[in-house]
Amino acid sequence: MRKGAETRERILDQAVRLASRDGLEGLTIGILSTELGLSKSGLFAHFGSKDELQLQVLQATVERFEEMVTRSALSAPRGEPRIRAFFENWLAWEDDPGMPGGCLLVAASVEFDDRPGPQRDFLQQAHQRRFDFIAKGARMAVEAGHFRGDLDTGQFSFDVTAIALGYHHIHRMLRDTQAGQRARAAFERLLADARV
Amino acid sequence: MRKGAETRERILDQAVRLASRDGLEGLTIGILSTELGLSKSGLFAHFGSKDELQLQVLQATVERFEEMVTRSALSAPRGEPRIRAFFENWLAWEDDPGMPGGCLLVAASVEFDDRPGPQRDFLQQAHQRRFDFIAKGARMAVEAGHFRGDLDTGQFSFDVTAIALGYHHIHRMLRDTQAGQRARAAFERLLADARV
DNA sequence: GACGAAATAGAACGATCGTTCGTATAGTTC
DNA sequence: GAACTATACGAACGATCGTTCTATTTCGTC
Repeated sequence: MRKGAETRERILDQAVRLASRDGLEGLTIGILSTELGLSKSGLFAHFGSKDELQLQVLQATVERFEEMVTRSALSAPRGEPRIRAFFENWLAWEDDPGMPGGCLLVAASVEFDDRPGPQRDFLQQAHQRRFDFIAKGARMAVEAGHFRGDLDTGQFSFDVTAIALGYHHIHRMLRDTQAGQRARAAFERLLADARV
Repeated sequence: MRKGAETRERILDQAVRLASRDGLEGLTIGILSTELGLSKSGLFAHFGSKDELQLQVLQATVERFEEMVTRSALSAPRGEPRIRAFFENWLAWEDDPGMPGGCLLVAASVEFDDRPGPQRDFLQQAHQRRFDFIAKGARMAVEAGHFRGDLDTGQFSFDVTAIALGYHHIHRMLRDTQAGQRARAAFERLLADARV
């Protein structure tokens, strides 16, 4: 049962790469197995169904996001610095070479936001966690005296999320090389408004 | 040749509806024809290929957006009022019952932003037009004295786009009923900062 | 009302989809 | 090294994909 876990990881890694290009529905067991030099049935046996494969791909991606973006930001001091770290991690995440087709969480959200099932439920929870993490970070910044006391932290979380999505969109669709600095400018404006 | 155009419109209308749920790749000629009570081959003959069907679906959607959101905003006076109208039109567009699966332009962008071809080219142009329209609207607002003279209108366009995308995302994925007022709050903050 | 063109239907195509099954190989445990 | 289990393979399944062909119906024009 050692070998199996290794292979599964290798499969999921490539599946994330593929799904970021073609979406979770566009992700195909045939193509995936061919690219990995495995047989369709051999790969399939690791998951038992395509639904389960999709779910595990999502889980692997969310886990990676929460490690590289969320948890990584925790090493910055509470308050504004941590929020800055989170935001910069997020921007870097959007260009992760492991997802050459763009953030899989964005793609999967658009795909599954109106299709009930375990995939949507899982995504929804992950998004809620992220939303709450930002709001909580803003609350800490208020307590630390970095942000003003009457700041709407839910609104702040919305604003941060919108900027990141705007970056994703403008960067990928318009191929605008200024996207990064525009996202940062928007973020700075947001911070300036939130400060005391 | 009268009848053909009518049928084609009926097809495209339903195709937009379907594609907003399942994406342009998930849109299937078989399902589409069944839902319309047509034969696969009869429907197919209207377009000649799935690529062409996708392209025409995109064209129909963009045309509708530019009519309902962009052109419609032109009836508001230049400057801030027109920008407000555009933004409100955009928010209303996101809930268009003709696209029950969410804005097709968002879905299609995520699907095609890394797949070269006529679909991506068309989308890119449409997005660029929208981006430029907002920037131009902001420039007019500067000239009208509504906005400050040193406003970065490109940045302003980025910000508006980000808010709309944030609304789409938070509204659809988190099913947050506050999404609308949050988007408007973000927009008001943006306007306040842009004013003289 | 006849005639040519446009629109639609029906059957079939090869390809690929997710999935199942039986079998062989590889790995782990005693 | 034997016994057992996990892992992988190959072939095949029915379903559906986009597409092609031929035939039939419906339409607009004289």
